[in-house]
Amino acid sequence: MQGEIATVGAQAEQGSQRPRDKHYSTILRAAQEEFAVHGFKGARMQAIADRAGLPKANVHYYFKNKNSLYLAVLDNILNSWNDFFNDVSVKDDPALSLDTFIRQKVRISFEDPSASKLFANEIIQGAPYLSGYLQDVMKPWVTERAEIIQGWIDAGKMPETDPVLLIFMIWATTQHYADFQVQVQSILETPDYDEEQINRIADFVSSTILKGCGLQPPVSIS
Amino acid sequence: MQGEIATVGAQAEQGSQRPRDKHYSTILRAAQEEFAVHGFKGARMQAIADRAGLPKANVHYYFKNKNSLYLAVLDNILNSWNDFFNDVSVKDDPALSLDTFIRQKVRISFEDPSASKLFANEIIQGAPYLSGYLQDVMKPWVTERAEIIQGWIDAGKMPETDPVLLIFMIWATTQHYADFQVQVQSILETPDYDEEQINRIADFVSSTILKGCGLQPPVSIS
DNA sequence: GTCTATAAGCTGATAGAC
DNA sequence: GTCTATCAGCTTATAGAC
Repeated sequence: MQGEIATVGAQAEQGSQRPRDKHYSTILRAAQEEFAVHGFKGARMQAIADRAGLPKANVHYYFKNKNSLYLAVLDNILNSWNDFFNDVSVKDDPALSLDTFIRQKVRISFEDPSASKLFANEIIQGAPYLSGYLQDVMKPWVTERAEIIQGWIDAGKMPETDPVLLIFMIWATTQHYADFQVQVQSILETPDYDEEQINRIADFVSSTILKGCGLQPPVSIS
Repeated sequence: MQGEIATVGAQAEQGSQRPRDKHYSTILRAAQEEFAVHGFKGARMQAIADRAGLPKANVHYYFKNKNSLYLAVLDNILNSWNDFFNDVSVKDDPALSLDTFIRQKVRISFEDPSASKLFANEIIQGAPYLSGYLQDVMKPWVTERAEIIQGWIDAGKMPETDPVLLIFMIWATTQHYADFQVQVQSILETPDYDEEQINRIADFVSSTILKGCGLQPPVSIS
């Protein structure tokens, strides 16, 4: 069940209009939706082909097997996630930085929920394909971000708190709106997420977490 | 894919020592673990039988098919979840009530993570078996709890906030430690959750959320 | 109640025509 | 590059002996 992340993400870039790349991207996207809903074992190659509007054999032409398709999807998602909260430094303002980070995370949850769902599925299942990624990428990333937060605390810019648990809280609260979309919508009675609701949720999450670690939320523009 | 929740939970009670009930409970428990890790489609009846230490045909003797076994597991989980934050009223102290609720939720996440994982799987997959439950049980429960929180706000016991989004935040943050157990352990570098860590996490989550909605966290006993 | 053997159907993967 | 036809293996579920 263990596996390395294939370095195929670049091939999936949008923008390239060659037919090969177009079908490649289409299949990748269809696979993401299918894997997100059913997990690796539960996903069906036929269902992926149907979502992509292609015969099943065509899927196997682009991807050797179910395993490598899953790895390509994971790689594609993780590459698109590495950009956030990266360029923050101790010199920055903690309230503004955290507010920006939280709002970005909320927005991703609404714009590409299946990516978050797929990741959640993988982690819930014990990260059979991502245990290496958690150790090699995720853990160092958290450690570095936590050091910056600790830097803010040491500089007197914010009160004492646990930086790692704070990051967990931001992840949990923001991803909740992607992963538990059905439950949230069922309770909020909203047929679909609209812009106003996204802002209302982002405002709540950001201001509550910031106040929670003793920071004054930045003045809202809206 | 739609289905009613079977009323079989009572038969799964612990304590009864009759062989029938013993095997019934064992299978139910084994099924919970398997469904939690692989989801409905991905779960294998053979794997459930193996986890229970019984031949596969025996599983089918107790449960008609995979579908009814899944429903029995769901029913069992949901019944055990209905007890928390139920007896709270407007007369209670908000900080103390929320603190108790959050600590209970954190504790459940650590004590029975597979229950939370199974539920998460079901919701991620669009709640094919639980859409009725979300509407008929979950939504009214949230509405009633939200009214109590609103009552606290109206009584001046706590500042203005969104009660429903507050409940979502508590759910998200606490369940994160069950559903994302592997990721959390990988980053915290803890081989297993120990009592000290559970308390540290419960302290953080409770105090951060309470401060986040403008409440003074109750004095810790530890 | 328990368990072996097997039926009936589904799924991933490929061969080979176009 | 695309697609139909098909194979080999796996999975749910049951029949029937004990």
